[in-house]
Amino acid sequence: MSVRVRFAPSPTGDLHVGGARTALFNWLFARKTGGTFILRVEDTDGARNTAEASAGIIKGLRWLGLDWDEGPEIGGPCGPYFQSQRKDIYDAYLKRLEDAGRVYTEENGAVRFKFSRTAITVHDLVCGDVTFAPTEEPDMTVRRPDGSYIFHFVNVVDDIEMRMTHVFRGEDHLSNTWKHIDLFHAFGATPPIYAHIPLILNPDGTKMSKRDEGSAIEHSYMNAGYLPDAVFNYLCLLGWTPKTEAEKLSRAELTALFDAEAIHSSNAKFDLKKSLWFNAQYLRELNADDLLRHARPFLAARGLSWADDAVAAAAVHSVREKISLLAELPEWVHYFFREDFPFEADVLAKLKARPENAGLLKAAGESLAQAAEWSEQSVHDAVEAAARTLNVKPGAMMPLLRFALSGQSRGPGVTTIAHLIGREKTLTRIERALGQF
RNA sequence: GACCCCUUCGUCUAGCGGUUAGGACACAUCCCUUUCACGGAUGCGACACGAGUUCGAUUCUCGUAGGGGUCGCCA
Repeated sequence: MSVRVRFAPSPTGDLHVGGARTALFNWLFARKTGGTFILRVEDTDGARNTAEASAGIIKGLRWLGLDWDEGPEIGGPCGPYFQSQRKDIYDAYLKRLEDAGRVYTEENGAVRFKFSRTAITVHDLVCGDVTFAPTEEPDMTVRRPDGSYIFHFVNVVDDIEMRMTHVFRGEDHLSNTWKHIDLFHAFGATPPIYAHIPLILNPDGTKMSKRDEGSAIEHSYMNAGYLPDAVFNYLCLLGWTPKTEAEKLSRAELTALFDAEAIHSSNAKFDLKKSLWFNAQYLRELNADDLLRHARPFLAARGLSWADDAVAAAAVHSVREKISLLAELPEWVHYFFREDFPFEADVLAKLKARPENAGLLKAAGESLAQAAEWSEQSVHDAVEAAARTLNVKPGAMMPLLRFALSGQSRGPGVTTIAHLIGREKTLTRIERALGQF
């Protein structure tokens, strides 16, 4: 029987890292086994679910590159894939329970499922066999007085209807799984194979919730300038190890290596620094054009624009090894795009402390003005010549030029900056900087 | 409170009876260097505790402690 797995989010808010990783593991398992990955939106609680949240979750999944074979936007043989549209199916299933005498209605109209009250064992791919003693909990409500259904009921009904073979979900569901199995049995159905995956915790060990740093996919990752591949890679390694030398692995490698039984049973803490490291790794291997494509919205957000894509691409590419997030890009490249960039005060003060600096900068400018051509090499040669004439090291001039051309004390090579902005702007900027001394 | 899961460097983890307990991130130092970075090298740093099994426990069993989860007409 071919594998069928699903990600079943409740659209009560943004896609959360925990949910994203649950989706990721399901996706990995489906792709690895050649199975089917289904997206099902569990929006049975009209009071809490919103269409915006639903759209946001879909947007987040797409951004991560998790495509589904059945579900919203593409349909499939087991639709509809929004539980809010499946009431008839649930009514029919409830009828079966009624016929079997397994439910009863409360005074106010709520319907409860009679637990079998037998010992129930969950055979879990991650946790092993977990046996729950006959319960003493009150019977479980499956339908509200208003006719809408409760999670446990619709979740099981849909897993039967959609013929799920495996269920990868957060470990927070483990303690309730016996209820689901009880329901499967009541329907005369065979439960899927469960795999309860560990939770992602905050650095302090508390449960990660919507407000916590690094929890919301759109806010903490998409908008911060992470690359989807980096997040995909990092999240995979939280709760599972491919046992390879390298940790930076492509989707194809991760998919091939994925092993459900190797998923850990202990929770993992989210490590911001490591997630940034992963992103930096992916960022620096992007070519200039791809980097610019990803950088566009971040540069635009800071009001930076340009006429020549090639120069802009070269500019962002020149600082690719200095950033961890795309959102950091503007502060590293803004001076490539404008002539009125600010001179950083502390850097200026430091440079002015040496009275000879103004003369050195002026000499460098004059030498640059006479360069025969304009390449990184010729810029370098011109500075070197000027330095030699004044009997100083080129290293004494470079910081001055860097400051003149960028207003900063850090950045790509001075020759790279000069080459990219061209001779005219280089000379103008030197003049402007000289005015500061 | 009851029940369930978990416990190796600060963090992610390798380990599946005998290892100098390995790697990655972070951190520190050094090297490289026109800056900031990258990169390279080195260092710091862990088996929660107590019993038991065993010739021998990080590894198996039990207990304790700690952490997490579940006990909804939320999902």
